[in-house]
Amino acid sequence: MRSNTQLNGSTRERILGTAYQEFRQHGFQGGSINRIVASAGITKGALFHHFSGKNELGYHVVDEVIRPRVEEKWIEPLKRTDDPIRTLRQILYKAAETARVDLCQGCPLNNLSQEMSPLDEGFRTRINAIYDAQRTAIEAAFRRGIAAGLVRKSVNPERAAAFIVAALTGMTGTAKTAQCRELLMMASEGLIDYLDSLKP
Amino acid sequence: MRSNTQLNGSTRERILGTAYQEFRQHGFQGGSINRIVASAGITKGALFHHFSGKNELGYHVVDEVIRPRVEEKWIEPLKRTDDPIRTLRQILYKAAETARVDLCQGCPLNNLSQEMSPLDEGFRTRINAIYDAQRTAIEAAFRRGIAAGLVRKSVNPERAAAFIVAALTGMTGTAKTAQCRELLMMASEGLIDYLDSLKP
DNA sequence: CTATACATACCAACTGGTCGGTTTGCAAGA
DNA sequence: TCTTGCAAACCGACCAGTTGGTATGTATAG
Repeated sequence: MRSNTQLNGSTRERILGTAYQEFRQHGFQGGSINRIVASAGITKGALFHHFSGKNELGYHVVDEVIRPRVEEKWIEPLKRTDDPIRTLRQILYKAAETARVDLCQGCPLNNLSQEMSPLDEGFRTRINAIYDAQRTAIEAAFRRGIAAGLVRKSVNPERAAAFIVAALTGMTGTAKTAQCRELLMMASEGLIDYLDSLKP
Repeated sequence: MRSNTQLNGSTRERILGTAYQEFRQHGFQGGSINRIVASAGITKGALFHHFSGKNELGYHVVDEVIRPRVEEKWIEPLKRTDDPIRTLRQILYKAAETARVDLCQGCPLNNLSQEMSPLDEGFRTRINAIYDAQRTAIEAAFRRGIAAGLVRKSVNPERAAAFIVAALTGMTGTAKTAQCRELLMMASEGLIDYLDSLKP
């Protein structure tokens, strides 16, 4: 009976998915290995067979669960556009739609980032690599935007990218604390104002 | 010999200060009551005499330690200015100077906010009250700035305040994860660009 | 037969919190 | 001034429960 082992995805993947949700809900330190194995319907033997410890499990959640999601939503759309302002606008609108769930628990990457970056270098480098990829994608898009005449020449792409990534994480963070969708919309409009100020 | 009881401040104050540093280093969930009493040089009896539990202790750290610091640094200077753009610039410069310590561990308020807001309503409301005060102060300053002709009339003060607070928290957060002072400076310049775009 | 993939029972360490008792500060009464 | 009384402040041993982690056993696939 290898039933659910192969039916609901491999055990490893189920562990990763359950751990992702556990850490999302309780944070990494507050997250419990015991709860993970319980709600995944497996045992500690299985978990520690696939992952050497809690930290290692967390690292793989970042690399294999969180990173792909962030890349799909926030990075990929920017890689081929020549109009970063328009594309960022679109991403913002799409994010605002799905914000009902995220509003309560915030961006999983940002949560882990704030909690674990100062405590564990393994987390910090992995998380920062994702933010770095995002910044690089935005910066490159702005360079293309300038070349295409869709962004003012005087704009500093690196500076804009650093500011935009910071603003995005801050927006989800403050909205989570306020638990107020309107605040998220308000800040989004502020970001859009900024983006528009970069037009030629 | 009531020595250090009165010499180094009251026991209650020492607990608050030590707890503040403990939660700052390890987060609230990761913070340990045992470590707090040990490094404060007191006992559990004393701690639980002054505070009814860990949560209650955390609440008082927010209200009595964190809040005054935030108000002094980030809110008070805005309350009397007619030129919010200039004042925010000054605050940014001053914050950038002291960023050496904060760069590693980030803004204590933001840390607690991201960790505890989704988990505990008591934390969430207290923390959000501080951010709300900051937003209100910025908004009011922008209104006065508009009246004084130092800010464009077309600027929406509420929107700008929401965006600026979000950007500020995001900047310290991303800088903490990157552990990179230059990134903080870069994002700060981005914010200053935005602020300048609000001038008449 | 061997290696992988689990399951089970168990561990020391630590968690937040409690509780009976002791010390200390201070005010009132003689 | 000395004594008595009392409450707040504080101590530290102890608690049940949980933590991440391990050692051993077993089933199964190749």
